Amino acid sequence: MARLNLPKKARQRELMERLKADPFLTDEELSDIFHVSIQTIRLDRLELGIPELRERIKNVAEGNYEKIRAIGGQEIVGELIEIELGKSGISILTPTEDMVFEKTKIVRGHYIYAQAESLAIAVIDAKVALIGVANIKYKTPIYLTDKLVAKAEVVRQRGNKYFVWVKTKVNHQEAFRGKFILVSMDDEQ
Amino acid sequence: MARLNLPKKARQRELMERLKADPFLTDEELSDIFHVSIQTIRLDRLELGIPELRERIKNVAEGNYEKIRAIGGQEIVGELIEIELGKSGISILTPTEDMVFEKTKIVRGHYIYAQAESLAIAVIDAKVALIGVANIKYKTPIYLTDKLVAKAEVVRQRGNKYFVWVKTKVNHQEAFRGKFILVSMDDEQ
DNA sequence: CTACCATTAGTATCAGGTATTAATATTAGA
DNA sequence: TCTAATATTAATACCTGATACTAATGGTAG
Repeated sequence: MARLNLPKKARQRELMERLKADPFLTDEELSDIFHVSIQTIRLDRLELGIPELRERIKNVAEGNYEKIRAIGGQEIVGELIEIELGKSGISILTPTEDMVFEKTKIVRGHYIYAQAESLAIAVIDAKVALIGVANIKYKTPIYLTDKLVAKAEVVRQRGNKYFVWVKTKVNHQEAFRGKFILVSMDDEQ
Repeated sequence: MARLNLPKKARQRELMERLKADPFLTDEELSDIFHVSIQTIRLDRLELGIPELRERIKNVAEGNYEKIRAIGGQEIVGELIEIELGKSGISILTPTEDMVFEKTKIVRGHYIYAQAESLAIAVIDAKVALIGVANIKYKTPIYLTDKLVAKAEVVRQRGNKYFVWVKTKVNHQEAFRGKFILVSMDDEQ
């Protein structure tokens, strides 16, 4: 791991990458890695406009706080604005930067899917539900600036099986539709 | 916002909730909220076993770091372990706590879907691809302890349309299959 | 009236910095 | 070769948001 004699420019490039990969590195650790003094690391950070450790951590924490809400541990992706248990429901999802492909700004499919799936689950009046089969069609691309309005409707129920249709509209145009078969798990298993 | 005279127990309950809702509150801000000294807040935190601000922020940051990697801005969900561009690919996903339903420990559908979708996209030898239609079957529930092995195969190509089958196995048993139609966006649009 | 607890005050110490000034290397150019 | 510019290191004062500890005060219940 000998990393002596790196010229300034190369060191700064490396520094950027290291911190991108691991924002939790202190100046001291960095000075060890590059075999320069802490002061040099701080000059480098100053020149590159990289904030101090605590700021970096805070940024990661704050930045991720929202995202996690969107698709993480939450049971619902999108905002549930209307629900009639066992019958229907509506949810709205406003895409954020991290949901789209960088180059095209098209919303990645699994966010659209996640909104629909979680709405389908929310609509079912049962403690736990699970997707059996989903039949999906994406009709048009959805962009960062669009707003996804998903409507779910329970079309049939047979025993612990529920058939739910979810249609997602963008600008009043249908952009996605999916048929979900949900299985209530209250009794079995 | 007068909040004087709260007895100790009530204050500590409130304190817990406040910090749960907003882990970014300093002791000073809390001492303002409850109209007690900073020392009292610190005694409370000590008794309740709540770590200091910086630790809390770090926890939020670290906790979410992994999750974001899993389904956030990354282009690939799961670990790509083999790929033959334009033909086939294999990816492995090890579920984490935040991917499952709390009560049943069953992996939420959209993670399974996301792994399959992103693998399908990765396999296509084109700069940008987009899902047209996905036909999906979930065969058995997948649990937190399972490991998802997804295999993608390009079965047909017609113009800028690619037909990709993705089969996900758990313990050598097929648990999910999906048919994706991808559209290369290099020329059109 | 006293024993106990909740609360507050004060001080020393810490990590991981900022900001500034100054002293040395090192290297490139004339 | 000497000089000027650039890079690096050192030293110091200060900041925030704490920990850890000791000690003083205030109320209240028995």
